[in-house]
Amino acid sequence: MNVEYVSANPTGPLHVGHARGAIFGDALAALLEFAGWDVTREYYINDAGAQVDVLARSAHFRYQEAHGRAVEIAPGLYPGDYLAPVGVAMKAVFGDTLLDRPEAEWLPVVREFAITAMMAMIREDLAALGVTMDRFQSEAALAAQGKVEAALARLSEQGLIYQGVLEPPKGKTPEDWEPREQTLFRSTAYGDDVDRPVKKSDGGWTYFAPDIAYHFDKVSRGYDLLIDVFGADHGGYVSRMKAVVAALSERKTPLDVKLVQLVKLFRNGEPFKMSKRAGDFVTLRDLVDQVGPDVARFTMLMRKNDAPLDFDFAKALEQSKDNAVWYVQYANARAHSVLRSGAEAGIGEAEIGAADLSSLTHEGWIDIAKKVAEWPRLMEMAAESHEPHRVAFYLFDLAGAFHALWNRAREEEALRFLQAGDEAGAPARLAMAKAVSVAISAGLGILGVTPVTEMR
RNA sequence: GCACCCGUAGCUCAGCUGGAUAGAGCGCUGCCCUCCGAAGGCAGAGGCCAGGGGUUCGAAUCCCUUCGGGUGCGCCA
Repeated sequence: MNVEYVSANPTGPLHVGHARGAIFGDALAALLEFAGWDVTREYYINDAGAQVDVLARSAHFRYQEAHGRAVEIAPGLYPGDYLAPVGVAMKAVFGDTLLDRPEAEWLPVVREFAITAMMAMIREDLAALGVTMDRFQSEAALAAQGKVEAALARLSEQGLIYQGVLEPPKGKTPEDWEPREQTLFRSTAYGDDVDRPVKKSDGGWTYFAPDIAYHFDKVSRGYDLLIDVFGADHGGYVSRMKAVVAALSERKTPLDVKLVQLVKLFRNGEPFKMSKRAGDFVTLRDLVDQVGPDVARFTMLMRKNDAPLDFDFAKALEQSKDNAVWYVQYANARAHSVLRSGAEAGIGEAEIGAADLSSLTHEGWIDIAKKVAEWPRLMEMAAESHEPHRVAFYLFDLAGAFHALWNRAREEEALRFLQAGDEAGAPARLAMAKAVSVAISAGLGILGVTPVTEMR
């Protein structure tokens, strides 16, 4: 199967919204892999639209700047200073050969250079989060291979493409609305509300057209299941993408679209003030630098994908019960602590593996055993419903049960893992610690969070 | 106006796809501990599951509807 996520435009650094999509998609992919699927993690590069021309012009300004010219970035371009190194790099490669030339001459060259640089930066950002993609699919490459025309021809054969005029949207009719004939895709035949334009009135493709080609490409690769992870602002695209995949696969390839809601940033309960100046936003890298990949990942996975997320930087780093990441890590560290002590006392893997658990009749042991026993079923449900957050919540519950057992043992000697005078029962009790640790480690592994074995 | 998502404790959120007295964390109240296995522990109060209707032996969960919030809605990607 195929999971597509992030797919941010290659025009700048990834921000926190992208981070959530990346973390969600990555955890979902790992979860499905765990469930037995062969998963391709894919990133779709929008490197063919107008936005990459804007990128190229912005980069060309930085290129001039690298030549010592005092230039002012024109309005409408990307002002972020992340393009400055790109300008310097271009000077090193091209010298002054791209200066004072007509745009038509330098644009394709600068565009390709800048896109390559942006994608390198994006890969680094993703790597900082622990996210690695299997495949990067270029929109421009698909277009160059005539895939857009081919996909549209396919739909045309099915009688799903026609010339028509759309009704204006009710209620908020734009001032300049006038009926225009466009090339439309009959998505209503597959459950959409209205038919969708694939060509603009000037004859150029809409954004939808290359997306059709891209999904046709994915269908053609023979996946049993496609999953798209989109930002919530792409919610309006879900029904048309489902329609087009159904049409192109003769309803054989299911497409599940997961919408990831917005992230609101806080610090000590106060909303994070962001300057409105374009190009100034909280980047994925800022996030990782401040809280680390483990905290970023677990915190964002403690929320359903379709619910908005409040992310508090201060809380994320707190070491207490309100910090779920810390709490789960702590449980694992405690489990490993007793396992280490056991090993020192001569009770190792072999003894634990051969332990007879029937001696664990105390209610406290039964409780933790029940919780551990939920693990397989829970993982199965999480994978089936495409909801990695369930794993995170389960780990939090399991850690809670383990801490509760631990605390009870202060009063009740019988619930201690290592008891002076009852060495014979230690292997069985340590087996419970081992089971908790295995469940937590495997669960955290799927979420992409390092399972620590010691608190520092 | 239409579509999608959301509405569960004071706050932030879970709720195993229709099952028994609806859960957690924070906050609040009250005890205990602050020595041995960590950076505390235990208990309690607090819910018309937004409102209404329906399906069902049974609904927070499924359907319809109202209200409230978010996102999006041809020639932007």
